[in-house]
Amino acid sequence: MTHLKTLETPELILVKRIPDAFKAQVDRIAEAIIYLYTESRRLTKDQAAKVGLTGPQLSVVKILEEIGDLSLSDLSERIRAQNSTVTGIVDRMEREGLVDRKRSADDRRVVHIRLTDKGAKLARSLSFEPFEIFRGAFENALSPQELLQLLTLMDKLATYVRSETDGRDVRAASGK
Amino acid sequence: MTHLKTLETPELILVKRIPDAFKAQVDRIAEAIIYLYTESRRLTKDQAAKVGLTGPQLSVVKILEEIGDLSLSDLSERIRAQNSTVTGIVDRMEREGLVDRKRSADDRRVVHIRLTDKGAKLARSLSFEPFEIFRGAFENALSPQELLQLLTLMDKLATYVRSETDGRDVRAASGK
DNA sequence: GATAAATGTTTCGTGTGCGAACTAATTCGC
DNA sequence: GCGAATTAGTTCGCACACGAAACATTTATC
Repeated sequence: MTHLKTLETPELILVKRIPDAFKAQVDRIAEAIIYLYTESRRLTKDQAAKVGLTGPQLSVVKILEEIGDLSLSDLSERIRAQNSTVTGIVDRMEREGLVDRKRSADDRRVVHIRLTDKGAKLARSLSFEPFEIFRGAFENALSPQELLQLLTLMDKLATYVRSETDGRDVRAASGK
Repeated sequence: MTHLKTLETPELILVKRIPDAFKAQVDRIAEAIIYLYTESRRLTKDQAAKVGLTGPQLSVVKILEEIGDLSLSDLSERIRAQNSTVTGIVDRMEREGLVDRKRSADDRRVVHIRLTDKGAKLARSLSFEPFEIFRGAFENALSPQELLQLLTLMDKLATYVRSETDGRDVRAASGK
């Protein structure tokens, strides 16, 4: 139980109080975001380690199982990483015999990544879902109304940030 | 968006409707968290690059400026990384002449990391604050009431997750 | 006070993660 | 058509990031 650092006494709200309280609130929210992110990553990694995979590799296995074969670029977009990063991940998975590469016939630049039998078998044995880790927390910590509130607020935030950074962002240019 | 794997039996449909909506909401929130996190990281990195630093190095400089000398372990805790990671970061910063190491006199196991003159000068030239990046978004996208709402909800979430993972987590044992 | 347990740091091996430069294949401009 | 710009993927160099093991120094235990 993190004791709420009761955000400051009314009588002091004169000049600097509002900005200060604002700053403290933002910091706390930012910390929470970072905490939730890193914790979910850690848990994913633990799950993956149980079957001899890394976190990103587990994501790749599940995505390929759910969607089917994907080009490397599409895969990169899915796991929000650069092509050069995914090349390495796929290299190591190929070495382990979990996936293989097949050059596309229509466009000989693209490479399709697909699960091998071994990879597919592994995928079926996994109950993992990307955000499953959050689900318990959301379900137990928040009421349905609160969940909806949170969704609305996060959406506003994300939309705002996206609108601010769009245009100067290389990847976002594609429009997704 | 995320397509639903329908393998439900007819009689379960009634009960499953609500969970499906729930799942979709959770996924959206999780995506927003991930998006905000990665975007803030990217912006931090850009800021840091302007003065020839990496993201983590910028954090170290600002922390040392604000708090003063720190042991490597304390520094690790501050930036939420393992000691072995921070050893590398400090190595590279030492090579650049931004910090140096000094063995403690009381406990010769510990190493104090401190800014050199060069590092301190750099620190003073930086207006950066860790969560500054979020501040504009929070200020412009949300009303004060919404901000407070969001803080409350995120606190609940973080507290819940923390209580769940505490005990089985090595690092968290210290209790912050 | 010698041995054992704990603590702080480093070393090592592996796996991301990114941007820049490169190659090969495709499309655009004219 | 044909050269120029684009696009898909890889390679390279660097900087995290983590866990396990090694190492040094305290502290605890007897």
